[in-house]
Amino acid sequence: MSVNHDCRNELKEASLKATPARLAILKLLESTEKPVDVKAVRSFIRKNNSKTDPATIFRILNSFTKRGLARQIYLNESKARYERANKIEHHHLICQSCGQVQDILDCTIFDLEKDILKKKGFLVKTHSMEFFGLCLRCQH
Amino acid sequence: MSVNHDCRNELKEASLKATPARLAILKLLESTEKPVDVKAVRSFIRKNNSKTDPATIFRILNSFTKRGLARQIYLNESKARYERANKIEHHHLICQSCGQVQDILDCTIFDLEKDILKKKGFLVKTHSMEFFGLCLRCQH
DNA sequence: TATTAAATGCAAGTCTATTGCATTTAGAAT
DNA sequence: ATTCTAAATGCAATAGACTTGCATTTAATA
Repeated sequence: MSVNHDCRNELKEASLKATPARLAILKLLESTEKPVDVKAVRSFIRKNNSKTDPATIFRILNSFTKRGLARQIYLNESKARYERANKIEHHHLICQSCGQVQDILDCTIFDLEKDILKKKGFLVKTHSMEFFGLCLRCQH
Repeated sequence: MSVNHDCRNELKEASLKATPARLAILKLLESTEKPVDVKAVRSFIRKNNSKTDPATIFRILNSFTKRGLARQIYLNESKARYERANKIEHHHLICQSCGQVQDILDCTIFDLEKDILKKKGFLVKTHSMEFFGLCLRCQH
């Protein structure tokens, strides 16, 4: 079954029509390793010889986020980034020198969340945790 | 020694002139429990019968951040918030219902940072970790 | 193929943040 | 106290991120 077909199914399940713009953005989110901002989406779409209005891109990314196809994340900057939501829960290592983003999969803070509930009575629904520093190459 | 005097000293140490706007903002950061955004700073200043240009507020907050008087933080939204930097390292519990922000002081993720260096070779300089959920009162 | 709710394009507008430049001011030097 | 000057501010213009209303187009169903 083709990737394209999978995407169509996924959109259908989310009650979203399979429009060219949505398929393209889904494909981008699928193929990229670094969470993308709207600017990156725009230039990707332009490269593929199609033109989609920025407002539409925002609307698509919002609907993806709402329907669980994408996750909206903030890497300590004044704009949102997006990544596919079909990846396992993870966090990011953001290199302050080259901007590269790696994922870390092993999240050990669930114990911490239980602890917070016990000590503070605060019920954690979700968390954000990002690490900023230098990747291996940029340390030299 | 008055708080005002302390603030003047601190500004002096940071090679920043003790202007009315700076003293006011420093006082606000000192007195508030929740990290403030620029809007909150503006309305605070207006309440105190003075008027400072938004551009100046941005410049002040940026200089405070650069000189270590304030910390810039992002609570998963498209704008910066600021808090005094003389508090101990801590993280936040943000209630998704009432918006209240609590601090958690015991940060147990330094071990995790060492682990990241060992496993990934990524040298962590700083991190962000925020928890979103429901505070005690909003759970009922 | 026709129908229609959903999606898009366009334009206008909001909010956050930045920058250049003329004017003002804090703080030091006199 | 007064003068001086670099630093700070106000103002206006601008950029970038994001939203919204409305007319038009289109995907998916009958």
